[in-house]
Parts: sequence; C-alpha cells; structure tokens
Amino acid sequence: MDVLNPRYQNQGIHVISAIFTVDKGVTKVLIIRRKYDPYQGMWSLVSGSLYNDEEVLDGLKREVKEKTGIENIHLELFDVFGAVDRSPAMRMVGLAYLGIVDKEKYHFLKETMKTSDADWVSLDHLPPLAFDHALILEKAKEVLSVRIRKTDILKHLYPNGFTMPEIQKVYESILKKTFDRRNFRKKLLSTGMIEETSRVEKFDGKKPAKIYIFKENMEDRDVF
Amino acid sequence: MDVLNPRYQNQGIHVISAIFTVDKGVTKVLIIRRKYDPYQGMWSLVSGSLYNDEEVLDGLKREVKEKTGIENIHLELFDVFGAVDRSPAMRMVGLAYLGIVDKEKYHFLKETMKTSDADWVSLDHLPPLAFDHALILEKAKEVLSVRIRKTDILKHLYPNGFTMPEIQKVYESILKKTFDRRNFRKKLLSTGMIEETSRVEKFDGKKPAKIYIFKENMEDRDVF
DNA sequence: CCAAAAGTGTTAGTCGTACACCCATGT
DNA sequence: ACATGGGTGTACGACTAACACTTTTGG
Repeated sequence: MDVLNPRYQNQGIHVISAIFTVDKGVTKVLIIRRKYDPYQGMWSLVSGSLYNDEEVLDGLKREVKEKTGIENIHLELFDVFGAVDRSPAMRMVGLAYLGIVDKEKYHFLKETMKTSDADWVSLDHLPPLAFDHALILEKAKEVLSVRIRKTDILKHLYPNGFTMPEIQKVYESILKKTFDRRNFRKKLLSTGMIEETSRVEKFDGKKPAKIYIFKENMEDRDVF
Repeated sequence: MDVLNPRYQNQGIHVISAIFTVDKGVTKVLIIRRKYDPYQGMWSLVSGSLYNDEEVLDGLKREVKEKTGIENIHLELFDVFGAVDRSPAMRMVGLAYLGIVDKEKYHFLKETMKTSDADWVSLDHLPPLAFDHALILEKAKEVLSVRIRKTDILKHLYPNGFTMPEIQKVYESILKKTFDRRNFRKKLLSTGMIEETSRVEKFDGKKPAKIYIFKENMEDRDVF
C-alpha cells in the first residue's frame, strides 16, 4: 500500500450505536440532538468519529459516555455501512453496534436529561434522523429480533434478574407476537440459559413472581 | 467532527476476504504470497486497502480480481478487526468478508497459478499468515460453520446444482461430524431451500445421483 | 452376477403446542 | 371472599432420529 496515494487519504471511521431498552413493554432507542453541523439540530443515533489511537469499541463507549453520560454498557457489532456519500464531510465508513441496557441506565438518563440533549424514544414515535441513521436503525431492529431469539443478549437488559411475565412482554414487544404463558416459560427454561433464584418480585399481578437470572458463559441456544 | 484534529488523521480501511471452496471433501481457503512489505514473502488472506471513492464490497472485489483473477464472487461481511496495532504502517480497521466459490473458479485459479502468487490450501496445511490473518481465518471458519447451518450460503458453492452425497460430504467436512444419509436428505429437503432437477451426475458411486439446486430468494431456514 | 453407492419407508421417541386448573396476594 | 395475575401438568400432534431393504450402474 502506497500511503501517499490520494485515493487512500481522507478516510475515517464512524462508530454508531443503536442502544435499546424496554420500558413497561415499550421498546425505546437512545437518540441525541446534534449540536453542530452537519445536520445541526437534527436527531441521530449516538455516534462519532473514531480516534486513530483507540480500539473501535473503546471509541464508541467514549462517544456514548461523552454524549449521554451512560457508561458500562453492552455493545456488539451488527453491520457496516460503507456508502461513499453517507457522510458529507469526507469518506466515513460506519461501524454499527447494537446495545441493550437496563432500567438503571434508563433512569439515569431520564434524570440528567435537562442537562443533555439525549433522550429515549419509542420506536413508534421516531423523529427524522441524520445521516443514514434511519436505515441503520431499521437494520438494528431486525438484528435485535434475531438475537433475542438466538442468543442470550437480553441478559444485558436484566443484569439483576427478571420475572417470567416481565421478560415475556419484552419478547412479545420486540417480536410483535404473543406467546402462551406456560409454553413460554418451558421453552425459555429448556434453553438452559437461565436459572431460578430465591428472590421474588411483583410485576403486574398481586402474586409475587419468581426472579430468574441468565447464567454466565452460555453457548447460544435457540429460544424461538 | 473537527477534520483537522490529528487524532482523526491517518486512518484507513482494510478489506479482507476469507474465500473457501470444498474440493473432494477437503475444505480449502484462498491465500496469496505478499510481494511487498510489510510481511513481504509471507502468505496472507486476499486483502487490500479501500479507496476513498469506492463502496466497501467493490473495493474488496477489485482486490480479489487484481490479486487472483477471480471475479463474480459471493462475499458477505462477518466481522470487524480494529486493534490499534494490527497493521504496522498506519491505523487500519479491517472489514472481514466471507466468501465461498465453486469448482469453476477453483480450477480457473489452479490453471493460472504459475503466473500468480495465489493458491488454495487445505485448512489442515496452512502456512503462517501475515498481520492478524490467522485470527481472522479462525473466526471465518466459525462463522462459516454457523452459516451453512442457518442460511443457504452453500448455493454459491453449487451455482449449477449438487447431488446429495456430494453436499453431505461438505456439511460433514465443515461441521466435522457425520450424518445419516436418509435423514440428511429429508432434513435438507424439508427446509424448502432446494428443489430436484431432472439432471443426474455420478459422484462416488456407480449409480448416478439426482442433481438438486438451491431456490432463489429463500428466507433463511435452520438446517442443523 | 456381484460390488458399491444411491434411493426410499417405517417406527419409536422427543419436542412443541394447546389447553384448564390451583395458588398467592391485595383490596 | 373475591379478583387478578402467577404457577403447574397433561395429552395430542409434529418433527427428529434410528434403522434395513431395494435399485441402478460398472466391472
């Protein structure tokens, strides 16, 4: 590679996150209002440009922290967006990551919202998004649907455990279909990915529900 | 983004391919001998640097054609490699693509080999590879195992059809396990991804075997 | 006509799905 | 005590897995 060839100049890496949470059965995504050009004032996914001296995931986590204050978050690659004209300033290849976070981080942002330009919005009430972020978000939703069915990604939504009625609502919200309560429980248990705890918690009903947790270091197993 | 910030300078994109074929039950990968530094004389996956005016996949196809003469090939993203020091010259983020090609392209390369520095090698007889390509190839093998089970990626190995004994050997070679002939046939047919043709072909046996083809535009269905 | 691999069918067991009743709690 | 959602078991059908015999060809 000839480093001086102008066709190799002026390239950069965008790191882009589609961070989801589920709040009372409603799936929401984290977006921010852009302070500067291009697309000043418009909403976008949490994203930014990678420094040349940091790992990709570190760069994305830095951007997320700078722009929303949220730290310590699970992110996994889901696609690459490389259209030549996807960014007006210069050639930027976008590395798109999927995240899912728990109640604690959700409420943290809700409280600090006045001082930030970040917000959680329902997927049904999205404003127009800058760059190709609408496209990226669509793809992220598809991949999220696959990964909740094929992997234990939801452990990051419930680091402290979950009840069956609660997590069933999440599956139903994201997959847009309903499940029989009894069969849902059996199937999730049969994956071997989760285990019962001695704790209970009230959710919708009056009777407290058992709390389950995801086991560590599980092989991926099909759920549905 | 401040384009002049030195931390955004001197970044580039590597496009990297792990291109497989299966030859008489042996899985092979396409590698080339490097003509220039860094790693001059060493073997590597087929890869190169992306121009700033081309789509990612176009850039990778250009590199593959320049270095091996092989064209018209199926490639799909499987991972991103972003370690800061993975390339000695400057910061290069590697976009890794998985390919699988048919006999015709395999033999094309075998014939032009004297004039090129590319070769197909069995996964059991790999030389040391430049950069982080050994790591990338390991990941590619894992992803290939998943994708032959979950998608119709093998249609690109058999654009003109295949016989059951033949494709069963491919599954057994890549997944490193054996299947019952009768159940294998039933399961592959039950995915709905393939259909019988009126053609036959001899493979191992004396009795000719029916040729099947992958249907177009199928949804992904689990095979195993 | 024999060897060698291709093609097919039947059965048992397992898993998924549909469905009804009891339990624990708050009011 | 009753209303509300949480927890459990069973029976039927569908799919998976184990397994043996017939067919087609080349030598």
